[in-house]
Amino acid sequence: MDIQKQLEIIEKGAVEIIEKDELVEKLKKGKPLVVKAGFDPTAKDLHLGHTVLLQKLRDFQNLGHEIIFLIGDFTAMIGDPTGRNETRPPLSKEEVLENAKTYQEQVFKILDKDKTKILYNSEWLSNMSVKDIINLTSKYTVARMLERDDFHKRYKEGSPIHIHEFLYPLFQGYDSVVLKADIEIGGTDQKFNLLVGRELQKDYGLEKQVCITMPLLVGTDGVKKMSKSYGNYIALKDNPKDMFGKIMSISDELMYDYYTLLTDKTPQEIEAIKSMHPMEAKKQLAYLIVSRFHSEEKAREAKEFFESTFSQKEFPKDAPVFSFSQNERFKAYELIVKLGFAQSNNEARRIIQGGGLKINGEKITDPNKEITVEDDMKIQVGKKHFGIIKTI
RNA sequence: GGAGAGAUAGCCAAGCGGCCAACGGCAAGGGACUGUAAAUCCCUCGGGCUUCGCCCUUCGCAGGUUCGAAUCCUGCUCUCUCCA
Repeated sequence: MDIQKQLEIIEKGAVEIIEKDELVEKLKKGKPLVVKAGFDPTAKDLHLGHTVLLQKLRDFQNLGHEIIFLIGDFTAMIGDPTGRNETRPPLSKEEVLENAKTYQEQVFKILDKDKTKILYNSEWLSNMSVKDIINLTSKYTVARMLERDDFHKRYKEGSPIHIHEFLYPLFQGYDSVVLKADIEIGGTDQKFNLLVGRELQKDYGLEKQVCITMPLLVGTDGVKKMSKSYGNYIALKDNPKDMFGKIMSISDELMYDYYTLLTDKTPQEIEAIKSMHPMEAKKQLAYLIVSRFHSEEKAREAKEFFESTFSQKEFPKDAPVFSFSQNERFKAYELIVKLGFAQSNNEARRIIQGGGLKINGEKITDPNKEITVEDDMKIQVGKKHFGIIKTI
């Protein structure tokens, strides 16, 4: 494929390419380039935010380049300080490995398994000697570290910055040295870390990598970037109904960003979507995303579920079933705690008093009301929790 | 090593002897409305209960002074700033 065409694909959606000229030079060689992106296995699930990067990797893959999906199992134990106003709690080896495993199962929803190299950075980092580390740290200065916005802010605010956090960017950069990466892709918040990689490569006598930054996807709260630690994420392994529902819960405003970053709609098409009814547009978005990560069929089901349950307020046919022995009696609040729809009795009481409990479609507002379970009893708590009672 | 400042519920952040289970904001939950699990509005948001009220446990940790402490004192732990 000619270079101009490749560039076009590479640039799509990217925020910044440092340096574009160098990228052109690299492409001119006509050899597959080593493209690296690192992921910290800090949570069990990959989420839609990750897919923005993964998609870009996929683009490179389609162009015939060599993709390295780097699992930062070692660096995860340090904790990336990026964008943080506090130190991350370190993860144990076991947690990291467990998380890494589930990552692998999920990335191939986007990447081509046969063309992806998965590596763990503990492979080389855990074998570094103190001497190697000192050598590495001698290549960077404190002042330069403090240039970084988040460090700078924390330093100015008087928040703690631990020495090991300074090591994070260095290790990430060192990964690029070891892998002789031609290109590293990361979110815009990774810019500093990516650039450190470039400098280190130079110091180690290698060709500098090109850094490509991708926009950050905003999470379901509409404010912060989608992240495991903020709890505002939509996981790839969310079941279709939840995924659909969560997408419907993002603000109308945000949905166009999602269209841009998560679908293959062109800017022109998105303009057209803006004139659609927002609810319809959002349903279409949810449908597109769910079918991508599950299937069209699941997406259709999720859509139907959403419409019947939330728009028409019908009781879902496939609500989870809870078994009880006949004639068991509970107070209303006990029952919903028992079903796991409330964390504590007090919370259950609050929900009931607020009008959040319906049994067989009838609102119950007395938390102490005695309920005798019956076969086929339909329980609804809030908008989202449903259960059917079966008696044995 | 010395001198100051600080640690408050999921987060941010007030309070500085009783009116404090602790102002306010965010997040979250419930309700109303609707165009959706959008937006907006209302309510709730430590636990327990025989719930228009009562009981228990919380304000870094451990003690102490007081009829009474998140608020005062002592020690400890951690963080920050300045000096060396």
